[in-house]
Amino acid sequence: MRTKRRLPDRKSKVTVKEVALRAQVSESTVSRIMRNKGPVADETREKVMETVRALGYVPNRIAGALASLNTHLVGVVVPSLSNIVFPEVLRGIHAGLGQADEIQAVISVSEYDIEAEENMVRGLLSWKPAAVLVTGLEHTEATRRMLMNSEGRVVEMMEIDGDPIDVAVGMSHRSAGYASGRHLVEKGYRRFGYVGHDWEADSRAKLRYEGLCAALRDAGLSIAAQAITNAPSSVGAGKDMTARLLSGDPAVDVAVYSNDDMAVGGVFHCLGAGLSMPDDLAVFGFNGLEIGRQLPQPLSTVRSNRHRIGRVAIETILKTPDRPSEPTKIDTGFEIFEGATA
Amino acid sequence: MRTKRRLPDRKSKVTVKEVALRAQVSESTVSRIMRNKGPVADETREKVMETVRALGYVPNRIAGALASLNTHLVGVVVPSLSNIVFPEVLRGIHAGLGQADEIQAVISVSEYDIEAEENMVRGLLSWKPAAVLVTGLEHTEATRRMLMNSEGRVVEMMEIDGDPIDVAVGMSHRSAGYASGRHLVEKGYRRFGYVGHDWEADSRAKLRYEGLCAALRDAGLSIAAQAITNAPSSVGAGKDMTARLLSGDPAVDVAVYSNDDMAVGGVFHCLGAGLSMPDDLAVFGFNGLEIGRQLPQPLSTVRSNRHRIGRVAIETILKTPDRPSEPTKIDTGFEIFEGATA
DNA sequence: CTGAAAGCGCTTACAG
DNA sequence: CTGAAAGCGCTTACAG
Repeated sequence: MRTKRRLPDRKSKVTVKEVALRAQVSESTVSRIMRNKGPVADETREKVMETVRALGYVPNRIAGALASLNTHLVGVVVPSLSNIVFPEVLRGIHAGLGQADEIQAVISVSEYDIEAEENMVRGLLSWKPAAVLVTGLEHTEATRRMLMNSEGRVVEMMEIDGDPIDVAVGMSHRSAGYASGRHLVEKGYRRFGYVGHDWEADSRAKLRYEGLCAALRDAGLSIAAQAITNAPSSVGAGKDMTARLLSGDPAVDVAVYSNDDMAVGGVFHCLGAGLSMPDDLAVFGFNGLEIGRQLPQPLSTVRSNRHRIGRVAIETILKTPDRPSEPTKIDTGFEIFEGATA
Repeated sequence: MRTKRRLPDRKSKVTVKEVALRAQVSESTVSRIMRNKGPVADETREKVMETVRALGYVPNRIAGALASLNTHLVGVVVPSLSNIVFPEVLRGIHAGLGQADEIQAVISVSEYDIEAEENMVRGLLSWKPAAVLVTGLEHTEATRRMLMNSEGRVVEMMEIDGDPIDVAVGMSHRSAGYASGRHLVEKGYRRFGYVGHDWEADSRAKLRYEGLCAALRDAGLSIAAQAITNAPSSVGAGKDMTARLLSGDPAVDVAVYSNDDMAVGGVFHCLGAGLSMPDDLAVFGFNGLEIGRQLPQPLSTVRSNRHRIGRVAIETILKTPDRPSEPTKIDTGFEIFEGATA
């Protein structure tokens, strides 16, 4: 029988204590040096850093966070990673973190389920993050309460159509919908179709739809036909729903889509069915994704600033770590992209 | 002058101590109840849970992790979030975490920079994660050393063409490249073009290229023309590079792309230029993205299993929390998808 | 079934 | 410029 052999290259856990012992200084001194804080003699620093390297010492942030009551952690909840929009927001967050490379993001994905979000927020808060960034303004009552009562800052990303807990960073989806409608009316379209996805889950898509309807109403028009799936948005769903829309009411001259994924599906349907855009059917999306720009005819759409939303969200909480007394909204705007499909 | 007023709805920090005091039990008992561990009288549990609810107590995991020396954290480093492949891996990771909802993933994005990866791994390790999942087998010397010496498990995701530190979960990109080449040769293609992106950063694309070349060589063929950008892969880059490839050597009858994003760009070029696929130009990608399947003609490609890679990576470390003495490789496979463009 | 005590690995005043 | 001591909020044996 052999005893369990220690692998020669697996170092045993090294702590401040060992470093202090080896370098003949106190633990406080090692701590000061590791955090680059407080006065230290150059000679001492040299000596300590040498043993730090020799021992391969990596400070335990768990202990550091507990002692300093500062985690350098931000919690993030996004509804999806399948929809490229949210990875783009995350990229913005990473960009905003920039040189603040001490800060780590802990990411959870709720799959558009606000009950799941509640559990995730609870889990994140137990790490006592400096801030938590959630998506949208719609949460369970319990989530809202936890976030209201939490110590750090709370950013609600993407939309500013309602009342934020602390700060909301995003755009007005209702206005974007309205602007889309007006733009298309001005271009002369009269018979509007709408192709949508599950807005039980994606309430922002619904806001855009409502804005669109309002614009049409103000122009004395309305949606002539619509095809709405209760699946999440995807290129495939957009393709299928476009086929359904056109089979029902071929007299539609423009189809407005709940987002670009759906609209790209519409474009693929047209390409496959030999319909020319915008003459046989005009196609109009939302988001301004790269894929839309690269289509043989660039997709007409509204540009939202996902990257900017993430970046501004982080910058805001980095700039003002304490929650202000009044909730605020930061509008990252949107912009009609003319394109060639409408 | 007014003193800073305490917001009425911001609860002050509540700890086990307060709960124990209020519920007239010891801190250990509260701890046992919160962790559902050890024997507790039903009555006691009731009493304690009541005050937990009344006080809105959320255990501090930082303290819990330090005391138990168990973080329930996994660190993840992916090279990119722009490339939809990696969000898909992350989704697989979340899926694999499944009911293990105590575990949180801390995600970092290296932007294909192995020096940046080194800093991220160092940062992640300071949280003493139960495991770290990195992308690929290529790292700096220091990264390898840190990961070798770390306590928890280490998964290298995506590829299995080299030697892993602990466990590699992925597929052989060289084999995939080879299989693609053979498949296309068998279909009768002879004049091969290659359209690629920056493989300094994306070494797996290079492996596939090498596999492709090997297959052609074995068939007495070779790449007749190629267009390689040093930008990251994107639909736009694929479109531009296809134009360049064809302007240089229009006699190419099939274009093999470094991945589906690039290939979709190729398809868009063909659609715009009035080239019919596969007769004027056959197009072949890699990954099997949803967008490719939805094109008017489904993209011919190789399906990799990104979601599965993430899921298996997590499942592996959940199943075997201790590092085995020998490194292992888990092959998640790939599959030629016939499609209609080649 | 429950509690008192020690300890996880740091940081933070405080004293010198 | 440096060190000794207390403490961050939990968990973990151990004793009863």
